[in-house]
Amino acid sequence: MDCNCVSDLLLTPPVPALWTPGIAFPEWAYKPESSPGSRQIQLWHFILELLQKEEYQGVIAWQGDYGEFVIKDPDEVARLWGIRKCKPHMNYDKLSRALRYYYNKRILHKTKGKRFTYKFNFSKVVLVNYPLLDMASSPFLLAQNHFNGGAATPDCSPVTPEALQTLFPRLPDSGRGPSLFERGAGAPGPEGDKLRLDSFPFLSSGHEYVKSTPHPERNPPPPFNFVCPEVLFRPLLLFFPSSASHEYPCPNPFPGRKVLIEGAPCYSKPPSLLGPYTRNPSFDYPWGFNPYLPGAFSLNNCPKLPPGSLYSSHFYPNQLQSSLSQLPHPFSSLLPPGDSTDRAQTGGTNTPSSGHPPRLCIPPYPGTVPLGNGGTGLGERERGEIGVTGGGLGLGLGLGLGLGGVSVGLGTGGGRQSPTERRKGVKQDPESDSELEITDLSDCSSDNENENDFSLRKDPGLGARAHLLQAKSGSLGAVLPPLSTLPPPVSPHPLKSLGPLTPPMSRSPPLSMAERHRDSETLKLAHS
DNA sequence: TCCGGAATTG
DNA sequence: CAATTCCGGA
Repeated sequence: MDCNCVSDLLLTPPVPALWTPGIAFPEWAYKPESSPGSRQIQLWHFILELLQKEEYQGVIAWQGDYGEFVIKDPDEVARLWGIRKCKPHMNYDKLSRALRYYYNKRILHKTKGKRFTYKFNFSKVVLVNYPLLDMASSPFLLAQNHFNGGAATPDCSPVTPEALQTLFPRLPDSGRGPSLFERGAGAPGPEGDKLRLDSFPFLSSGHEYVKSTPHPERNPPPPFNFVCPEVLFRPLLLFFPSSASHEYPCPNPFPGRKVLIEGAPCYSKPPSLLGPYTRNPSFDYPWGFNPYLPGAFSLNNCPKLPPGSLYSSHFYPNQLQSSLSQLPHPFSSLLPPGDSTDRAQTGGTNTPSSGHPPRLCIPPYPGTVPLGNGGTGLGERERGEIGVTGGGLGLGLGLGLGLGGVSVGLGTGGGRQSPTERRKGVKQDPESDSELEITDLSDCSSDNENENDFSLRKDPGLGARAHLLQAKSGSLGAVLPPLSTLPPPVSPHPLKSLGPLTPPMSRSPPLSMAERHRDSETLKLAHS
């Protein structure tokens, strides 16, 4: 067997280092072999990687319901997987066995009745894998949650749209675009304010998102539930650049090509903080790059998925700062000078002007991009980005921190044909047994304990969170729909209003979960 | 085609 | 621990 152990996958462009995260990550974060846990690419990572690459559209592709994908060519997928894992005898039977193990972990589930069709539980994946900010004790966000029946848990109080607006001042509640909130016609009340779930699809279940968005008037998103703010913040880690190219289990098969720089991570994409706004070509992006300009992104700009992205909290001694350190130039430069300079230099060709915001490929928005439409209309390539930045310190909310960012790209991957197209005829039917849910792993909700088994064990009490944050796991791309409904930015420097940031986080001892919990509790009390 | 148990692997 | 391998059963 010619197991050179490398598929062509992910070896695509010999991308230059555009950005490095600086000190925000521990060494192992860039070295999959040294990451905690399995330290090797996980199958679902791999699946997502394939899904993200248009050249594999004929092998595996998003199709059907939100998060649903079809393995069009099981043998080829198995072959690629076998190559990646140096398992020359891999076949679909074995691969599917591995996929079946994901059922229990709720990473995947099978779409019954559809051959080779599975569905990601993105909510789970995203939330579990992006515990960037520990704000469990400062609950105020809402989202639907199938598992608590809409009831606020004792630890999680409801929040008003105004509160959220405070946290995300750049999300206008009025102006050119629809508000982040849709205020019901009736009097304010439980049903009066609804977050636009299409603005935060990761907060909603894929199932309902899909069903509600295409025809909101007929299928309005369900009313809110309560979700701890960390849910909203966690996706910040979606910015994380990929180190997928580090993941080759075998020696660099590309002599002369830089594949892995140990200790000096080489990322193909900078993290992104795109505004949650409509495309506005005239908008003057301070770093000289307008992500909304046509051609700003190529498909290759789609960042690979970060492999083990479950970075434990101690990587972020200072959450705000850590968040900023993930951001592209204009934002990261808000960091104290030492910080940003260090970071700027580790990356080599790290020039702000050349740094393209990363893109996160996500499943196509079914209502918009039917697969295999042959490139008609939207099918060709309709991309969208959503970004959410939040400034302010959540003053009225008792929040211990106040920066959140979300950036997501939508990659639909049009109708390109795949390397192989041996097996065809996967039917598409509207049936879906989606069980996607908002899973809040924080203390915020105590109802989801048995839903937290993302191959993790939840210990009772605060230990559970620490456990989660320590756990190793994978990550995945964002799951966001086109964000064409958000209004343009108000200011190119939304974060400038932030006061001086805390000193370099570098070696400051991180707060423990419990400590932060206490702090937040204290703040809450102080503000209540 | 899909499922999940069981043993094994690295 | 996350598969891999094998397999009997639905």
